[in-house]
Amino acid sequence: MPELPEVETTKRGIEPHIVKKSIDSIYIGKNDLRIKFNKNQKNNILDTKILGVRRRAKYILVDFKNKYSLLIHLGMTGNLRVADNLSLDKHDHMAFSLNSKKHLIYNDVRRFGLILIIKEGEKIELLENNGPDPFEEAANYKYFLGKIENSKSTIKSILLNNKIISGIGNIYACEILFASKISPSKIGSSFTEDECKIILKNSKKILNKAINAGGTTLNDYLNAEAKPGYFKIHLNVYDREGKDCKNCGEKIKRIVQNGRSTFFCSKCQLK
DNA sequence: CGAAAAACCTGGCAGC
DNA sequence: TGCTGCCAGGTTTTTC
Repeated sequence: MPELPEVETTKRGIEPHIVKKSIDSIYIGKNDLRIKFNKNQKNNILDTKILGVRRRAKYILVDFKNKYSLLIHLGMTGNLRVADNLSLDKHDHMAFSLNSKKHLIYNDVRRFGLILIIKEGEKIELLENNGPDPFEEAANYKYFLGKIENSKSTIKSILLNNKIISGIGNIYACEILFASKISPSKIGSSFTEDECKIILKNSKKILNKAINAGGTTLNDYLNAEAKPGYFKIHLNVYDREGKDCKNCGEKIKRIVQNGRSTFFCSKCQLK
């Protein structure tokens, strides 16, 4: 589920409930997530003030006063919620009980996500594998062109490659290409400066729009049922196979690239 | 070496 | 009702 906007919305949603609080206890259920949570480390973050919450690529970092951090990734189906009581559902794998008497609960059906405890200064390869997200200054057209000018990969595959630009997933990759009127099969080495600029501009525009749409769900975040990573925004092509293109009326097509579905309009996305 | 495919895991849904 | 196969918003590991 979670691409950059959903992760950012989740980060903003939990932030006011956990900053300046501390964790009294941790419930650990099925801890064999993408990387196993090490139970022996949990004492490192108990009873320590939470100073802030950050997002890096699709990761959330919760920073503690003693220089430890919780590193959280939501994988494909993960979500975090703040609840008033500790009543756990199926697939609630971890729960952090706060000194405010509230609980931060991690649910993940497929367990592709992860939660780790890391220490400041520690080299974390998971994070270093990620390039800048589209909002970062480093993700400018010169950087992007340099990364793709010798690439034989399709632009769809390039947008999904977090080592180049992080934060974009399958839904927004499709939407960004539609907004840019660029074919998902266009090869990296064929891109011009202007086309790189268009891709980056639309990446920011579409991700921003999605974050703003997600922001409206923050009010009822406290509701245990609220799963802010799951909002639906207005989509032009994703999951619209066979439906009319909202721009030209042509039927939206679905193809498979690198094992992932790509939705696009063959008339609007000719380049 | 880069690029594509397979792997991790569970559940929903269409079709028979 | 149940079985089968396919699909799912991510990322790493393996294979070509």
